[in-house]
Amino acid sequence: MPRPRAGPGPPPEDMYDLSMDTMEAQSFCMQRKCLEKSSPLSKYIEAEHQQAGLFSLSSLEAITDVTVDLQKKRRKKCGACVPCLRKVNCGTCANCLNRKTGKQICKERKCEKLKKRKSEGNASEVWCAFGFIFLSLCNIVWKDIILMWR
DNA sequence: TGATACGTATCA
DNA sequence: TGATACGTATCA
Ligand SMILES: [Zn+2]
Ligand SMILES: [Zn+2]
Repeated sequence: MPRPRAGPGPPPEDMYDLSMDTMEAQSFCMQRKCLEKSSPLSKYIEAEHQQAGLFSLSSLEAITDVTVDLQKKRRKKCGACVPCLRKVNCGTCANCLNRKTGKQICKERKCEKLKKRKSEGNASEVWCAFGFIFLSLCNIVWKDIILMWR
């Protein structure tokens, strides 16, 4: 049994600035970052395992192909809405005037789809459930009112 | 809550 | 690589 070689040493202090409130939140944050395969933390762990002669996360992933990739994916503009079709910046909106530090697309060109928050908008099932509950309650109340007037 | 700043995903 | 601009922490 070969002895594992020494690792690359402790991770850099400033690898992550965890400025969240609770320990619980910090723990969750670390778990997430461990699962992001391109995060500095995952890269460090990968390097450590390789240098120590242990298994590689990449090969493990290649074999199992079940790694949950929590890498934050960016949404893309729809390319078809009015703002998307606009070709020139207005030059007068806050984003145009603050392009250097703001790093945002012109407000006149911001895709309608991307204006909505990611979780927002596709909750039709939830609203359907609320509607069902509401109508059920209305039905019960209505029956009670009918009974009272008998 | 909207405005702002900034890290960085994405693409050419 | 540099340019663009999405996502989000932070602030007021
Ligand atoms: Zn503009
Ligand atoms: Zn669009």
